[in-house]
Amino acid sequence: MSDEQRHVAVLPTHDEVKSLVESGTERGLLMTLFGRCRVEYDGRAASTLGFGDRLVILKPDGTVLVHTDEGHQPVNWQPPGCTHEIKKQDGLVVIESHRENPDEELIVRFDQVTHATAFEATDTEELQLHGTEADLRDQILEEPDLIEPGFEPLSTERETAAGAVDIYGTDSDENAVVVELKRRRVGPDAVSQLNRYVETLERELHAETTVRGILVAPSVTDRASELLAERNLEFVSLTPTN
Amino acid sequence: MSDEQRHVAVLPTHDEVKSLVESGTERGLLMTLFGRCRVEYDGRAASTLGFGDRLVILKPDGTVLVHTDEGHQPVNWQPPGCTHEIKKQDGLVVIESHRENPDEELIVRFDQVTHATAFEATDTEELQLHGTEADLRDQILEEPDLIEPGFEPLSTERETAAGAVDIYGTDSDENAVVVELKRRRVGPDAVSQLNRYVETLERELHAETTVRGILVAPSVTDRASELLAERNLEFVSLTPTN
DNA sequence: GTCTTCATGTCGGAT
DNA sequence: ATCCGACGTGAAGAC
Repeated sequence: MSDEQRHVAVLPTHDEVKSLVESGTERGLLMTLFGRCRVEYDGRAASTLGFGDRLVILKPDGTVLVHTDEGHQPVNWQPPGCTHEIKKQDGLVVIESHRENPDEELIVRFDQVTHATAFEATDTEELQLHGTEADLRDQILEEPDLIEPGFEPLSTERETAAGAVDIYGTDSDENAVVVELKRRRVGPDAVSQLNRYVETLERELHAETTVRGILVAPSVTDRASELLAERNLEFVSLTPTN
Repeated sequence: MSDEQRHVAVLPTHDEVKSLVESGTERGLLMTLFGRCRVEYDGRAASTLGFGDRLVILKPDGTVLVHTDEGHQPVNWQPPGCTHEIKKQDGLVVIESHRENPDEELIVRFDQVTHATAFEATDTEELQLHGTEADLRDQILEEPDLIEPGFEPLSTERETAAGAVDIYGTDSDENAVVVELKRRRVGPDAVSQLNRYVETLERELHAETTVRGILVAPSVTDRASELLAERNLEFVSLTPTN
């Protein structure tokens, strides 16, 4: 068996799995285990999952992911920073992953491991993402008239007692303007959020100025639209560019 | 090479990867590819990621996950229901995954595949999860006095123009009571949500009854607490049991 | 550490 | 299909 192949084990014995995971953990490798297992979780919530074929991923940062054959989300997991140990118990290969704060434990028990791999992953690149709320904000700062002619941004992340306002500025009549940004179609929650900021600022500015609230998003749902009208808030349609 | 090993390829050629993925896709297998790749995504947002070692998972339901050596979250992904094709292009192995509605595309280009696997995953078990909001609701329905002596639940998921109320009931003075449940410590958003329900119900009941709003959660943040006071809403501390 | 909000959130249920 | 809210949400940034 060559050096390369040593990191891939097909139908390994329990002992071989154990030694592969122990050595891989020590060397900071990215590992996968595929086989028949059951899973228990106890922490903020608690769960059990009976025997079935799943893919378990162990990352060098302590992340554990248990994936079934379906879905984007892992059926069970443990976040980065966890510590795990592997042992043989009652004829099963058992991986116990522990986390503190909150105290959480994930236990995966294999009765059969179909294959196991361990590889060093070198990844220095950062993801470049476009079309986020930050991009939408930058578009507006670049061309404030997108909100309305005469709009002047004064600050971003302006602090209020209710939290930070996305963009704070003034309109051509010197009214205060609170702009809440959403990168996609919004529901009532975003309107409530904007409303909290507007109400709070009205109080903080001692009612000497009118405070307008403008929701900026690609679109709004019907409920959100009604709520905007009720609260005397405005809507401007803008979509972040990719 | 045995039948079992046929699903695991170490340092496969591009052609071997292509044929493994094509055959695995056709047969509904769960596949993993580990190697050096770059990734592009375009859809609701857009992203690029330069070359690095990553683990790519292809599920029979169309899910694609690209995992780096760090983090719970995939760095790029495609949800269930996507279709993918694999091809050779400019000396690279390229996987293109496409989704409609919204139109989204994920392209993974490998210049080197370190290993590739394809396995049939049989999983009939459902996850049993405890300690959810539904469990908290059941606790209260079982013992309504947990809210307060005399509380009587009348319905769950009661519809209002603002959405469904978690638990709707009456107190010992025949006031209407809206209960909003959260399984964990809550911030201002949950208070706003409860407030929307209470305001809407006050209007729908024609002001002939007082509507009390009670937030039930393990705890609340300071901001949320202030907002509760402002809105004349109440708080009851309860934690869902595992 | 806690708090707050964003996210290509994902997921499920109801309409 | 869209809407709406829960999620063991996770992740990032501010304090």
